Amino acid sequence: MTTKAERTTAYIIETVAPIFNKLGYVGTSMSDLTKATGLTKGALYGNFENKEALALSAFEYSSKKLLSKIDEVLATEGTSLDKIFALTDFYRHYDVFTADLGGCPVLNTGVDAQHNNKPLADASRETIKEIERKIASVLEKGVENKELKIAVPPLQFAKQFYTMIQGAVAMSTITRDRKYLVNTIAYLDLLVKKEIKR
Amino acid sequence: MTTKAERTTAYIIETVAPIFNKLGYVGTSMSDLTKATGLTKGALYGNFENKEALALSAFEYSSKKLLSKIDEVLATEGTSLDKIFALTDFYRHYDVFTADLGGCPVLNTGVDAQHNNKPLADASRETIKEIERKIASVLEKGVENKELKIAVPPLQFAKQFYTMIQGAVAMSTITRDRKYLVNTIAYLDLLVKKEIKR
DNA sequence: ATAATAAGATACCATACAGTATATAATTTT
DNA sequence: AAAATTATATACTGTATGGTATCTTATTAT
Repeated sequence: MTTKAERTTAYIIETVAPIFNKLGYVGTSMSDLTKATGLTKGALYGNFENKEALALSAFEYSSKKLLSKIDEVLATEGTSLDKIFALTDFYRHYDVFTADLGGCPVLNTGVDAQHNNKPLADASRETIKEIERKIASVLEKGVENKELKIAVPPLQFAKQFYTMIQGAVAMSTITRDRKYLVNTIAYLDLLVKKEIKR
Repeated sequence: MTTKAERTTAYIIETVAPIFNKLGYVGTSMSDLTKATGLTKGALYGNFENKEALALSAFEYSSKKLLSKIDEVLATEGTSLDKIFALTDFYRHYDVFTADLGGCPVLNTGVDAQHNNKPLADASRETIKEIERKIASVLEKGVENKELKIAVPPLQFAKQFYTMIQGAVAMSTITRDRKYLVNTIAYLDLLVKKEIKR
């Protein structure tokens, strides 16, 4: 059974994560967080050492949610190619998925924390690496099965692939136009079909 | 002749622009700016109505610098294709070019200002549109000359093209690894040679 | 149910913030 | 060169900031 205290901690993280993600680390004030949670500073500082620890926990929460979802998507039954297309399907609607998180945590935190908060910047970098590894792992299996052929090592392809996706995420985030997402994913699907499908 | 006041205003903007770009709008304090400029609040507020006006001027300055450079690059002598390759050459070293600006203004301001500062967010969106139009214009001429063939309208291709570039910019910014830039540009060069060169 | 414990609310701290009124110094104009 | 004007420096607002010490309330274990 989960204790009340544990539930409060979890509640704080959930509530606070999208706010940090939207407003950024410095852009978020503790009073923003007391307002949003309906709790007082005493409660927040009782559960977290300081603003930075809270922001880090909040990012880890969002990051974990994203990584788990990617795991789930890549666990799609079928061939490696099926998994890749499941992933592009996921990113086609990434704006909907990330709405709850307050936007793409990788992009927002990665850019925001650059010069303001080293631990957060490091964490966003780590999330990128994990996503790249997950994609590369699928590609590796596809290559082993002789299902796919790729001109470059799987990890490099994965990086290239994810770079294009993040480009679409960045552009649709900044312009608030989801067409960038849709069009880029359409292009990626085509690319996979033409270039790496054996 | 430029008056002293005009030079001070220009000096403030130049000095302040990379700071806003690095630290973000809320992340930058007026005292950061007095420190960097060696001027006092009186001077800053004498030249700009408030922090927001200063941030906006600073962004316009960086944006203009970027847009002018792109104009210069796209004015390269030769065919449309030469111009496109001049552009990819430019973006291959984009990290060096933007170092003075404190990073990519489009990415940093676009992401940072999202929920914090509407005028800045609008301005970054406008910069994106202008860059896309510039690229599209080159493509249009190439198509008119029967030099290039593209499967989609020039503006759409330009958007796709720029999305991939921005993906590389975002990834290399967040990870601090310029390989994303180099590899993506290599891919784009290949893409142009294979797909749109007639 | 009560005692022990832990969580949360309140009230407070020092500091940093954006912004301003006024004084002083530097630049223009005459 | 002096007068008028403009730019910058200084000193000061009021407010919001992250953080803390303490008191009160709720939860948990006995």
